[in-house]
Amino acid sequence: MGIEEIGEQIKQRRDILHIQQKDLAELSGVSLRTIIQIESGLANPSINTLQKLAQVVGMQIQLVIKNK
Amino acid sequence: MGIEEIGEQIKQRRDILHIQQKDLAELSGVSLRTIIQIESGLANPSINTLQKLAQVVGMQIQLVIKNK
DNA sequence: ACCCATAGTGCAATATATTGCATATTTAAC
DNA sequence: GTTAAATATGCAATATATTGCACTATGGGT
Repeated sequence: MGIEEIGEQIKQRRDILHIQQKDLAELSGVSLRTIIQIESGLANPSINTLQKLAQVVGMQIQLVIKNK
Repeated sequence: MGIEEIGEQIKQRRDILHIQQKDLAELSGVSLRTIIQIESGLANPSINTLQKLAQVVGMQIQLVIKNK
């Protein structure tokens, strides 16, 4: 699960819910600028920031054991 | 999944594997100082940092859809 | 073509994560 | 109780995430 992948997942989920980046920014409290960077895979967000976004789009962060 | 919970999970997993904080620091490239802070729930790590630790203890970050 | 909304970029400023060092505390073993 | 290893803390320095502003680019509709 790389940084690009995480950004991509947020973006996909946001698209499914028909939420715009601007709205996600307002709903999450994370700046539009940062959201763009995260979705583009250019950012290395903190857990807090990622959680704010995840919550708005109905997701959550998990730390799971790798089976391989 | 809060920050305290994440730190706790890393710590638990590290204990199971009998890895010391110092060794986790060397293996992951994350400073001992930072590891202590994360495990104590005092830090808000970046995805990169968390991934470095997770990998050493055989875990991975996932972004999953909340079913509730 | 033109408008308009949405998404993305460059750059500088600010907030915050990460680090090292010295020191303290806990824990375990003897 | 003493020692030593492991874990934790205060503080300052550095690296980096986050932000705002102005601007550019992209895409859809008329």
